[in-house]
Amino acid sequence: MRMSTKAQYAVRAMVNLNLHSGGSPVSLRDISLRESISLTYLEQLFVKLRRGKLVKSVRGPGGGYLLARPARDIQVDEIIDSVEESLVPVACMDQKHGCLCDDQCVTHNVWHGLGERIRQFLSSITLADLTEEAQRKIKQVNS
Amino acid sequence: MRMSTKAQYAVRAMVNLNLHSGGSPVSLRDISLRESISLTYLEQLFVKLRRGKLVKSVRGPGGGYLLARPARDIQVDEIIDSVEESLVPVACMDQKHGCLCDDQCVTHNVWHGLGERIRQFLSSITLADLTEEAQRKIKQVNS
DNA sequence: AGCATACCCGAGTAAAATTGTCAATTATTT
DNA sequence: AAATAATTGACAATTTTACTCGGGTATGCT
Ligand code: FES
Ligand code: FES
Repeated sequence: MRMSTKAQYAVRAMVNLNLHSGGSPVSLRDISLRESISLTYLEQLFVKLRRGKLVKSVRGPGGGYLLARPARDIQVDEIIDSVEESLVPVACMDQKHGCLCDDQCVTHNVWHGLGERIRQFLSSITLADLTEEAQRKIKQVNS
Repeated sequence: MRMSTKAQYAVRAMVNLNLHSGGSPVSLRDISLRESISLTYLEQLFVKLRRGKLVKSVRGPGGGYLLARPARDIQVDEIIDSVEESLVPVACMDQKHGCLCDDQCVTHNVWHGLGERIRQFLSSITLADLTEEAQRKIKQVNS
């Protein structure tokens, strides 16, 4: 039951993006340096984040990425969904119609319920929440 | 964010064990046939379940495994713990003192909170709950 | 135009984790 | 003694993860 580092990186990168963007695009190079994530790996992640409509890209010099919507409207579960990490704990529930065995598997309800809790918790946290928390932590360190 | 099949098998096997034991030991061979899990793999799992004090073994002919305590006192999270699947979503929190970076990582609280929800949910379900559910499902099918 | 920046994209790859199997042994009952 | 069934450690196949590489394309600047 591990969250992949891909998902962890994606969340960190999004917080960092939001934290350092004053309305202008932030380049992956900057995020890469600040978060110590390889540039080429970040590129891979941001392609998916863009396809998930969480960020917009600006090409050319001075370009980079922008949030596609206000941070308050971006939930952590959406970030993880975008990088294609499933939040459902068992494979059989990944198909779009859910798993077929409602009344066969004894453990169906366990995994289904667990998946719902995970989704519920991660959707209750927004990128704005995390960014504010990060700002508070930075202040503490500097004081 | 997947529950390993090892953990899934362990839960299924425990339910099956409880379901078919009328106080007498159940052999892994029986469970293997009923649940279509390879015998040798089951052996591996039950060594861990025994070490986790969830089952007792009885050797020799007519032997097998018994629950070490009443099903009502065995929680799903204990089964998963026994087969050594971590319920904490990130590696840094696995050490016994938890992760060190309380006030460094921005995402610390996300993973910590998530881990707590998972634990909470899985500890709220007992083996007795699942066994009763299984019995209901069997009746439905037969009627 | 030419150059530098920075996103875009698919393929490939090495390491790690997962998911098992196999062979040999020990304990117990009949 | 013979059959049953747990016990153990080593080992092998497969899959997933966590990346890198090599080339593209769009844009702005001089
Ligand atoms: S097939 Fe999905 S829980 Fe049974
Ligand atoms: S080191 Fe564990 S969340 Fe930061």
